[in-house]
Amino acid sequence: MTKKKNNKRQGITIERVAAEAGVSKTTVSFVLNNNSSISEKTREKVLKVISELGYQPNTNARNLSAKTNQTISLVLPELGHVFEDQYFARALSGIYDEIEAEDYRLMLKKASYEFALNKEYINLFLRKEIGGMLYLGSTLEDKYLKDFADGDFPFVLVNSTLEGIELPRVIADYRGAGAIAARHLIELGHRRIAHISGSWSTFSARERQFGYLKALADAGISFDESLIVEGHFDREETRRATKNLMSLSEPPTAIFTSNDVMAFGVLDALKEMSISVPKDVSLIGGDNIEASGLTVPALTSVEQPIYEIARECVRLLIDLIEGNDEPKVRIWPSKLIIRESTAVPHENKIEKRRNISTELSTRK
Amino acid sequence: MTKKKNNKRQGITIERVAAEAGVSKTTVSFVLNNNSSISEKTREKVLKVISELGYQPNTNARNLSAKTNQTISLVLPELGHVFEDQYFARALSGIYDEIEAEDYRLMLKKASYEFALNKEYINLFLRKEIGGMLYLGSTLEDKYLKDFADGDFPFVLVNSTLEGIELPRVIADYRGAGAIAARHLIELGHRRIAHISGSWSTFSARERQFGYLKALADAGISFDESLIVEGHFDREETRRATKNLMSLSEPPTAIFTSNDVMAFGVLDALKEMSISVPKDVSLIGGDNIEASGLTVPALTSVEQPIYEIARECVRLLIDLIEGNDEPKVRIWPSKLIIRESTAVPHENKIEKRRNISTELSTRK
DNA sequence: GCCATTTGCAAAACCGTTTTACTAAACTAG
DNA sequence: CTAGTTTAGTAAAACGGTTTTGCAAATGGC
Repeated sequence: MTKKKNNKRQGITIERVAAEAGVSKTTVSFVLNNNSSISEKTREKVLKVISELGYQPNTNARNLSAKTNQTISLVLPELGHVFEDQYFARALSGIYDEIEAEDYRLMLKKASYEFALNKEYINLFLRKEIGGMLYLGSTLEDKYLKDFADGDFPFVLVNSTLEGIELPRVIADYRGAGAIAARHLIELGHRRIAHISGSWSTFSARERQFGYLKALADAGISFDESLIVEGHFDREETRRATKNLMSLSEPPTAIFTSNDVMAFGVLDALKEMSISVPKDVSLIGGDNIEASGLTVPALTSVEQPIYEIARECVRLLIDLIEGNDEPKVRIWPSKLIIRESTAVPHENKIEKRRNISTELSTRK
Repeated sequence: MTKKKNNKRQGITIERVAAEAGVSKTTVSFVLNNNSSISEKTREKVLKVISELGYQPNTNARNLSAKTNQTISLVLPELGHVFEDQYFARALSGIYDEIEAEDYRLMLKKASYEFALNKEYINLFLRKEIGGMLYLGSTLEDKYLKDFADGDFPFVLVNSTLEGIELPRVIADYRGAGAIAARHLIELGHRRIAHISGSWSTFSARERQFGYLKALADAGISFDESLIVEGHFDREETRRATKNLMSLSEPPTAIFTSNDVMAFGVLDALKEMSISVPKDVSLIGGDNIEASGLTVPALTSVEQPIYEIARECVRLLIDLIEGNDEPKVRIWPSKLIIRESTAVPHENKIEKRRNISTELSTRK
């Protein structure tokens, strides 16, 4: 386990390059780091030798000397669980792509119990193994995250919020999402707009609901409590909720759900009840997952572009690492993707449809 | 982008620990690295100071000085694609868990075109950023992988084989999988055993077929060409193939597929044809995916334990990194998970069932 | 009781960079 | 023409560890 054969071949060092090019180590280092005080002639000479020798600077030495670290650790909940979910796959893609583009490296860490207990998340910084950390998910206890609010390690939350702790983060504009969906329906002429929300214990569900209520209020529509129900992000539960909604003495003419899977549940119920979308009822989903463009009718959906949000998180983090920005909260606009599941309400069909562009976005 | 505020707080160094404990740097280093020539008294004194100060050795300095690196890079094809696939999720879990257990770190890399073009996979070693590399998937061109066969960088293939290149790897015993499945059916009394295989262009499909043929031959059963068909790892294609098989003048009494999804295709077809499993036809799948325990009847399947294989890959790689093993190929045994979809053939039902344990494994 | 060996630790060298301090030469201003 | 300022580069000192070498004290054998 620890016995080592010493078969490591000696690498090419800056010293070797310097000798070969007939300059000092300093000069080679200056060339590598684009220091301006090097003549074009010398620079070219050095670069030529570097390329001939296939020299690559030793990252450990560089980090040690320059006190930098270009590695970012991504902390995730249970891995097995994670990767079944499109949400995480998209987030990871965004994070990776931006890290790659900025010439940083990505280190993966699982937020296990031990990870938290041993304060491993802090030790990574103390050992200078990473320059910054991203957190994606919600497994670490609040009290551990508090360490980051206190300490001044570069740390960014990916699209999540923790009550009472002010941490740098980039989050989707869920409030705007609720508002933009409601506004679109109101503009079409709907007045009885139901909202089947995710679990009210979640930040995103509450925020969406807030936006929805605000849009109604702004339009002078007093809201009907019986039109707001909890669907728990579940397709089947939403199917049942929809049946109840449509059995009201005065059923809604439009439904807005927290995500697309729930919207599929609405479609299930309406199909069973032979209610047509969008002729009889308009429908808006959320998240704009891939399948949403393929349903009949294709689903209008409020997009939370997690890939872009993830990239922005990395940019914010790198700004923090490199010390040229203050910790901050960035809110990423939601976008309404208008497809076929929304239309003017039945009773208004005679009215002229207003001009509506096919993409609307919050916080423009 | 490059301008930095110098707000990095000075960390605690080995020098500080040494001073505080009243010993030399050497002694502290010896304590950290379990060098035996330190008295118990001194060791305890030093450990106490380390813990009080919360000292964590600087990994960059350590790697630079000791010429080691405890980071392993996992190279993957397209990330988005990866995380929707259970196979990759399982492999990643195994890789992560073993790396964590060995106190190494996991760096993620995407096998992009640029990654190959710039020989980035080699540069990671030259820059001393990683100690070893794992490759999971099949996107890199053979010619790039050749560099690893030539160079002596610690490199291990995770459950894959490339023709003509001898690279260290751990692979599932696909040949044994084919054999163990066929043998189980033969022992039950089957003689007409069909095999619906994956694409013949793949290593795993060919190997499984080879094992199947060998088992038949060993049992003195001459095989019928018409019972061996290609199902291309596809459920629908396998459904059609099954219908053809069952329409033969002398249909098989048992079917063995390359994986479980294909076995589901067989179930689809047999259900349509009102053929009962296992009463009329016995069925064995492959890979033992989660859903296989839930079908009716529950599916007998040959398991290729990718999680375990992945862990073994990491162990092999670390052995190579630490120089106490030779590059080698390890073959991981397949295991037959016997559930409800296999039974003695209809015409033999009067015979006594032989004793069969519920788990069989190749290469015992 | 004496010499040889082992034990326990420290001093110094080294790992491969960046950074700081300095200098000679070239240029500029007056 | 001279003093001051750039320019282009170098030598040496960090960075924070590990490893090698050295040495005094303790131990062991006879």
